[in-house]
Amino acid sequence: MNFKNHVTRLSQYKAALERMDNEGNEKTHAETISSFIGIPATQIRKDFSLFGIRGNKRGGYVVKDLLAELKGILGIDEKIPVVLIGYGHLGKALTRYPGFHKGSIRIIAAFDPAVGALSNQPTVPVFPPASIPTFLKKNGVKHAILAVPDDVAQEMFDKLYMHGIRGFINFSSIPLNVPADAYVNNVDLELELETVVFYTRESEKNEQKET
Amino acid sequence: MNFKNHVTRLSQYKAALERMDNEGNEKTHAETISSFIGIPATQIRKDFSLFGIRGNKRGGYVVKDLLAELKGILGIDEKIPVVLIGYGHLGKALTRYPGFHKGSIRIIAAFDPAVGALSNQPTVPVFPPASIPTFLKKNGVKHAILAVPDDVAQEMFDKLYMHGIRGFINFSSIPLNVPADAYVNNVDLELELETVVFYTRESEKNEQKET
DNA sequence: GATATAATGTGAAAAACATCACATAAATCT
DNA sequence: AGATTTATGTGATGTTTTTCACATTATATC
Repeated sequence: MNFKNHVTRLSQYKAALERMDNEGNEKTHAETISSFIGIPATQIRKDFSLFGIRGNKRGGYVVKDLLAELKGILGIDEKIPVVLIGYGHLGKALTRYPGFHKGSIRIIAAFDPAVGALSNQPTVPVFPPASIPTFLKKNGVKHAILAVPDDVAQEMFDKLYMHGIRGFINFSSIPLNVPADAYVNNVDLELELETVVFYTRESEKNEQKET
Repeated sequence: MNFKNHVTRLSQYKAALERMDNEGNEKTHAETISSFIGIPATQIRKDFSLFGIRGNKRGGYVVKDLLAELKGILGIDEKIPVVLIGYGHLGKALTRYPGFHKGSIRIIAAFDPAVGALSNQPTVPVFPPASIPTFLKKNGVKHAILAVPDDVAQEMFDKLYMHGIRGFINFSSIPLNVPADAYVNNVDLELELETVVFYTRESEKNEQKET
């Protein structure tokens, strides 16, 4: 059991619950969550059961309580401070990503060699890579987003690992060499697009069959 | 059987094979691929078996042939033309994404209301959203990347769907209302980061236990 | 206060997925 | 040419994940 699927779903539940909360709903049900995100209600209850989340028979779940429990399980009771390595276009886009602003993650600083050359006012403080070690120590950061060019990705990873970072999102398109006690989530956009192509192809074929 | 895992793995195989090809290797083996991407060799052979890919007993696989077969199965024999909707920071970052340049996807145009205001020379032609319909018709595009602000994401999706696009990558942080015959791959960065946080937390706990 | 209803929670069954074990065939060696 | 080695290909097996079926209980209704 590696919980990968579970965690993904819990995160989806959390997102749905946040929407419900914003819309002013006080209570919800497995069926309601299901209709939001398309995961079967029975699956939702199984997940809740596994993580010890309990609702009220007939009453369903109290939105705020459930949300708090989900956040607790996911480890995001408080906002998680994250550093961004690389402040190019991707980095800038990430600091503006609305999902982060409303959500549980906060990019507290970015690091980029081109500090001086930043044209517009940056959305987060940007420092030179040299100041990474002291910054990390001072702020107790545990997570980093790697948004650097491929050729420096490994080097930057190693540096961050050496200074205690263990959780990573990696946007570079080369695979990293990762010690066992670190966790790297690779966001591989080409792979994502390829699955889209595959499925679109498949449904085309089906349509042709039906005709 | 929805092939989701299979497609993901095939795409990983393809990426590994491309690296091998670039490094000038002519032949490879299930074990070699395995050591590249950490998927068990037996799993690789099972996948190949399922999709009718055959190697040579004792000889392994011919890199170029295998690569061609994988691309065929994934539907990326030729470069897939894709349009990019939204040419903000994220959009710009995507046009520069090295994975696309070397890979099977090609962003052939971007669409953004702020066409005139583009400062630096863009990496792809950028047109106003109004020209989407004619452009799509003229170029036979089937796939789009949605990199627009949340509040226009659904509207843009609908427009693209109406003009025949069926495969999407969606970067906006709101869930889209999607007809059954379209396929949307949501790239939810907050979710990705939350899984990282979860696993980093977990391994922290384990370390504490061991102490 | 008894009955009906609408939800949860979970053991059991089914389905999907991954691994194993080994038969098979091609290449190499003697 | 025959024996040996090395890697594939796949049926059988084991494991994980999802779905089902239904017992349970809180709320609402009469």
